[in-house]
Amino acid sequence: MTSVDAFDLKILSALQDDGRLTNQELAELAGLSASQCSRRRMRLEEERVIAGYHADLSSEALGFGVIAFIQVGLATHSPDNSKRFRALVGRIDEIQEAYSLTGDADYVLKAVLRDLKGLSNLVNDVLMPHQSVAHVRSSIVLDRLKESSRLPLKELKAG
Amino acid sequence: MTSVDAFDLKILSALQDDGRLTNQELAELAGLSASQCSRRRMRLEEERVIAGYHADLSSEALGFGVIAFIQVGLATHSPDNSKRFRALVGRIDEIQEAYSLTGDADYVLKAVLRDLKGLSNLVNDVLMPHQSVAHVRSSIVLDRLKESSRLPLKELKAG
DNA sequence: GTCCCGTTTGCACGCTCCTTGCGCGCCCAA
DNA sequence: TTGGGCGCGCAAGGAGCGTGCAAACGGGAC
Repeated sequence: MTSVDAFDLKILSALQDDGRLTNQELAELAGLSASQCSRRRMRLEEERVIAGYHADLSSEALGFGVIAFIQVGLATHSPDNSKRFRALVGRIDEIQEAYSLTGDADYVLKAVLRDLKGLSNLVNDVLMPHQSVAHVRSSIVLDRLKESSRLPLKELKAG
Repeated sequence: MTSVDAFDLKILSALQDDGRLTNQELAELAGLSASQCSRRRMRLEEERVIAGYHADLSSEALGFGVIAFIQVGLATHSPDNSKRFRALVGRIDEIQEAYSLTGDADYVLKAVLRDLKGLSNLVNDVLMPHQSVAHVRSSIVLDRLKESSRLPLKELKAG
């Protein structure tokens, strides 16, 4: 069973802020010994509470100037069509996130691109012509107020 | 100057897939020696091409069952009001991402919550009553096709 | 072609860090 | 009170890290 106590929460919280933390640094933050942190960390990885570790790269430094949200409506809602669309989305590296939502649009995609030409290419040459897709509407990100993937672990201590 | 060559790209690509890679593992993947990988990695961290390392936690395992996109319109577009709203967004841990977009809504937020009660609380008790906010429309994520924050580095090799 | 200089590389070494075995203390049930 | 199970810290062996150093590479100047 996956039970997570207060020590685990401290470890998880610290690691989602800095995934390269040493077990000894972790130990200080959590109030445990390094060896125990190592054991707990390994258990959390084993149980897939920690799904992985990733370097966070600077999109600016690497020349990705455009983030866009793309709302996509499918041509039909058949399982086959849906499957085709999912395969397409999975294949395109520029698409970081893809969700189906309640509300108007069938799907919302978040894409990262070098420039507007890249977005145009994605929308007009890849998404639009695909047989599964009926209509596409894209919005460009003007300003990024906040971007992370941290879970609000503080909520768990209380509840 | 921030120049990134093919070796750096291999290193960056490997590290955004697995941020815990050893310099020796990196060395094998990139075709370099471990010490050289260490040096390059340190340079990339120094130049903030690598912005950080983060553990990727399982929202399912930790009981976060609801992801929502929230479209927010501000009451006025004065600099003061915008500033207040940004401060609010920065303060709320449940909001992972926040952008201002072209198109209808002023802002789009992505929030992670334990359940619909959490969403209701965020929308009705936190966002709606805030003086900077005029109207709020939320969409709940039904299915997550894809979720990562990997940059499409492959594009850089060619261009 | 040749020389020179700056850059990048691989190797070696000292140091830190990781992980596993071990023994101890705590808690709960009998 | 006693016994078993669990979680802890400590210590040691082994792996990994980063710096110093010398060699190889590459590009200009002549």
